[in-house]
Amino acid sequence: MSDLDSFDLKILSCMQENSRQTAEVIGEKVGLSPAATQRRIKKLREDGTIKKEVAILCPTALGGRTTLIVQIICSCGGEATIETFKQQMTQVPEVQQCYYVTGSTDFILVMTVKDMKDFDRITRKWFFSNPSIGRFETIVAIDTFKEGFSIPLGVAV
Amino acid sequence: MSDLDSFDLKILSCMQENSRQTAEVIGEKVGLSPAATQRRIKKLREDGTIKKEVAILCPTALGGRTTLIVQIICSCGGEATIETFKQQMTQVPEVQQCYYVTGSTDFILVMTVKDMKDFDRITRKWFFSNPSIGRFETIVAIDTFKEGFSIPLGVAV
DNA sequence: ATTGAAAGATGACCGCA
DNA sequence: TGCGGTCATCTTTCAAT
Repeated sequence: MSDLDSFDLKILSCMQENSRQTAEVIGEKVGLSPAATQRRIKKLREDGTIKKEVAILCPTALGGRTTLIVQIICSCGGEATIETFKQQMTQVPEVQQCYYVTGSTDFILVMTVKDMKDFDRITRKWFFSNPSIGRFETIVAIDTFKEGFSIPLGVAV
Repeated sequence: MSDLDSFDLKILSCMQENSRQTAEVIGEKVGLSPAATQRRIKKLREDGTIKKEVAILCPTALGGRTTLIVQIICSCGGEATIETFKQQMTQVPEVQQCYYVTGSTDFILVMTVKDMKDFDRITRKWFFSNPSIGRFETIVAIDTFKEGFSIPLGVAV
């Protein structure tokens, strides 16, 4: 992958904020012509620096969601167990994020469910019937703010 | 906000996956003409169902990041303390997500830092000098997969 | 960096339930 | 009247110079 100059970083910063801005608008902000901006964006997309562009939906518009943080302790810590578990979590749409972590627990999940009944269904299907899971603890998010994945780039735009 | 029919849900599902698809492509998938699809997307953007569209960057392309999960226990649990803390966290770009939670801790943060030196700097600035923070525990993510915020919509496209 | 061609989005209008 | 379809126009993108 390419090394990024300050123009690239500024473009990425803009795109992280709002990917619907035209090359012309971004170019204006970063001090580049529309065509040059476009070329750079194209390259950043092609080399994978920009992984993808997605729509962020409003949870309340979709009937509201509950966010849960689940800490999981595996019953046995073999390589295979971990890989299997990772692979399984990839299939569960309610699992937003999955971290394999240091400390007294093995995995931390961030989940979003319609309601606790929904959560119950998922735990039965994926956790209770799963021999690699020893125990899990669920924390309910009362309020969630700052939902995002913007990587701090340290440039002003 | 509007109530969403199955066309809308399918469109949203497509947009969550990849917001760069043209109305023509999405229309084909959901069974609508390009213009009708376009009209619906426009409406979903205007009424806030689609909050925004953003670029997801590749962490490794940006020199690699370390993800941390930080559990925070406030020293005193007043309303003002919580609001102040929320407001402060909003200002820290390295704080990706911030959850106010049930259980033995008050907040759980998901952070992304360049390295532990970077984390040290942030803790000094925002945590140690913060009277409302009693104690905090840091968990390091060895591996992070399934980074995302896609809301499960329960429709096939 | 400019320009011209192709692609996509937007808006007007028609028709159907 | 509301919503989808078609067509014409304008904007944006993309490639070649």
